[in-house]
Amino acid sequence: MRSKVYLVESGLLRSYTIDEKGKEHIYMFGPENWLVADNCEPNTPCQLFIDAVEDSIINVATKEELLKEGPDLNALLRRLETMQNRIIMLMSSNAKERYEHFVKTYPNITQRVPLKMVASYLGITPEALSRVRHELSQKK
Amino acid sequence: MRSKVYLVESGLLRSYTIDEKGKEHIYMFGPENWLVADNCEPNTPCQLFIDAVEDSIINVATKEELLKEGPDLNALLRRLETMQNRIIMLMSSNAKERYEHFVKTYPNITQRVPLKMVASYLGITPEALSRVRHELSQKK
DNA sequence: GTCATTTCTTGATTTACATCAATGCATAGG
DNA sequence: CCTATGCATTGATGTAAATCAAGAAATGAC
Repeated sequence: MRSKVYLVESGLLRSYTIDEKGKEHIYMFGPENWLVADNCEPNTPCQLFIDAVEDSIINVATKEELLKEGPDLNALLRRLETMQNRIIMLMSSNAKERYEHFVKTYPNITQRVPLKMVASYLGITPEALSRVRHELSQKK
Repeated sequence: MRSKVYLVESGLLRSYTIDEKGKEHIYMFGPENWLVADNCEPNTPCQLFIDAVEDSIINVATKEELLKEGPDLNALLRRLETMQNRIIMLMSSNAKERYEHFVKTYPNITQRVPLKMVASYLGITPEALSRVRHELSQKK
């Protein structure tokens, strides 16, 4: 169990898994003021890797510390909402809709991360995302 | 904003969205002892519908009540973990892997819900799930 | 500047799954 | 009993996106 929690002061983190085929899947981005952690069970191996996309300043805490000082319930609920929306998106949207949803949700991040990472976050290939963006830029 | 929260004493609930094309997507099942709610922002319209798959006995509370009496942090963390696993599954698994993952995670529920609901939960069509199960039963 | 490495784009082909359609098979109601 | 109604299965066909492959365009090192 990983008990560390990363509060992003500046910069940009990402957390991701690597599946059996060696493919990366970005679970979430952590821009300024986000909390990044692996929500795994106590005493189970962690699934998520965390690293920095940009030079970042990070506050590191342990989950225990965070629990002691009274966790931010509103932040937790917001997190749940974000994940709910993501699940619904993954179940019901095609490549184009996913990208549009991403741009709406994280307009500031789109420019800061390479396309292949956006693709990984959306659950599609870089090639597919490239074509979606081409299509969207035409259509005006 | 829906402020109600449903604690399942017995039976089985489901929560789901309906997309623009009128298609249902099951967000989660709520068997005994689960908490079912729509984690939407205050003052935004709710996305999730909730109904019963089996005759059920439900404790209804409001979010406010729940927050007052000190929410169960461990339950919240467990919920986050479940959703994390689901997102990773949706991003990285094909139909067969999704079904296997579901059976492992909810072995007791598989028998209790119609196949079409399992398919809806997994984000695939009933036809696709039927074929996956056929394939899996052959292979022994 | 050149060269190397990584990222992005574009095209051709393949594949997994969706869609469409027909049939089987229950359970329920008259 | 016979006939609805809803769910599961099976087959045929269509399609979005993955994969494979080759260039182009950035980015960085020297």
